[in-house]
Amino acid sequence: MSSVHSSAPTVFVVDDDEAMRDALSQLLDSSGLKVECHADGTSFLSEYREDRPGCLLLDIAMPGISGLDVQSELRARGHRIPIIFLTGHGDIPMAVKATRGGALDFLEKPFRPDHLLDRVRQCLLADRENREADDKAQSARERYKRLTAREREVMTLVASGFTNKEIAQKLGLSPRTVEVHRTHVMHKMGASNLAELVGVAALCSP
Amino acid sequence: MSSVHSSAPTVFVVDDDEAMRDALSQLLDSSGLKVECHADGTSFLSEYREDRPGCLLLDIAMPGISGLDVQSELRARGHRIPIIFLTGHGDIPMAVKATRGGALDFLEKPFRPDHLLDRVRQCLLADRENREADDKAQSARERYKRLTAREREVMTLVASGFTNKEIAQKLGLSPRTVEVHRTHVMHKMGASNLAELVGVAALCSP
DNA sequence: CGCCCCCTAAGTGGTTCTACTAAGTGTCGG
DNA sequence: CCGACACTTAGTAGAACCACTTAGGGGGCG
Repeated sequence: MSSVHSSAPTVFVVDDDEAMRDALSQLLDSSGLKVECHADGTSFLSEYREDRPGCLLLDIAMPGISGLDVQSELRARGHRIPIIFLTGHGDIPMAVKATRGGALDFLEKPFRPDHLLDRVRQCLLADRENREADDKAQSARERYKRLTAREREVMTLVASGFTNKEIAQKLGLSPRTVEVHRTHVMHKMGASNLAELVGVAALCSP
Repeated sequence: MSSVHSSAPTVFVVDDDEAMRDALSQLLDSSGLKVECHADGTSFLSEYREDRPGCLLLDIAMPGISGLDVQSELRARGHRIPIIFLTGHGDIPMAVKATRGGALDFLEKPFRPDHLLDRVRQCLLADRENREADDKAQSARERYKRLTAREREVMTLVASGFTNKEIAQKLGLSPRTVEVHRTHVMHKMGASNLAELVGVAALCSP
């Protein structure tokens, strides 16, 4: 799904106010950042793909779906793109809901351009780190899916520190059979030793 | 530091308004929760010890130090007690700062009693889980401190999946010497196999 | 039916880990 | 100066792991 994301990050701007979009677009563009504007949440949601690195500047109050709805929908899809909320007249429950939902900031208009740029850079950095971590977890899960049922059982027990003999007893198998599954697990999971297997196994089940 | 914390959790209430303290105290008490009230942040900070399980209901606007200051001070001390902020007239930057600082909620007075109780229970549960995780990390760090410099080097490499022979080469030692350090590490860290060692090693350095 | 995959099991041979014992060096503090 | 501790190395022997190979039974698919 995610793949290489080597491309430059994009700052997505979603605001129904054209003047605001233009102002943000100019500010970000003049800082060398790639910008993509949308006038409403639906447009953004249909355009955005998870593999596009970047962050999101999101207005709260818009005709159609609100910024909070956009956030909920993104999270429901499992997308973790960092969000900075922008609002002219927000209230506290909104701000609480937004930040509890993982928003990196909640800025009230008018905001200081330098402050906004600072936050945007933080978001882009956070996104980059998220993607690197996600990619690892993603490939781990994909490898895990290629294991057979037996291999998964064995992997869990191996990663918990049991010896082949103990695992054999637990599963009612011969130790030799466990050995076979174990080596299959190591190969399929791309682990060259037990320590690495413990590491990738931790990224699988959750 | 933390130890067993087997005692029942306490809900700490910090508010300068006596009527509010009484109301909260009664509400929580009638739900079978232990309550401890303070009229100002300084009083609470001098009383509170990290090993006391519970959560904190914290007013924002108080004479003396503010609720946000109390939060900052607690975090600076490394205390992770869950906090619910209560406020009569908060603004958005406050709410953002509070929730970004890890506050579990930010309630505006007047609030619904059932909602508050619900949040309090969530906080107490979160505190319990935090403490269990902290205890494990704490004991891991204490064991780690009892290792010698050499043993720490060896542990890092062992937990990274290197064999004794490889570690010996990296450190310019005989494989037999590494074996000795390795068994010392296993005993001192309380790990009976490599998988467990990887687990506890992950809790040490950060 | 043949082919492929999975599960099962075993032999052989090599590497690695672990425990027990033993012992030489160096440093630091009483 | 001596004892405690850390660091170093070594012998021995058993246990565990790993790779490569062989092999039978069961199930699904073309």
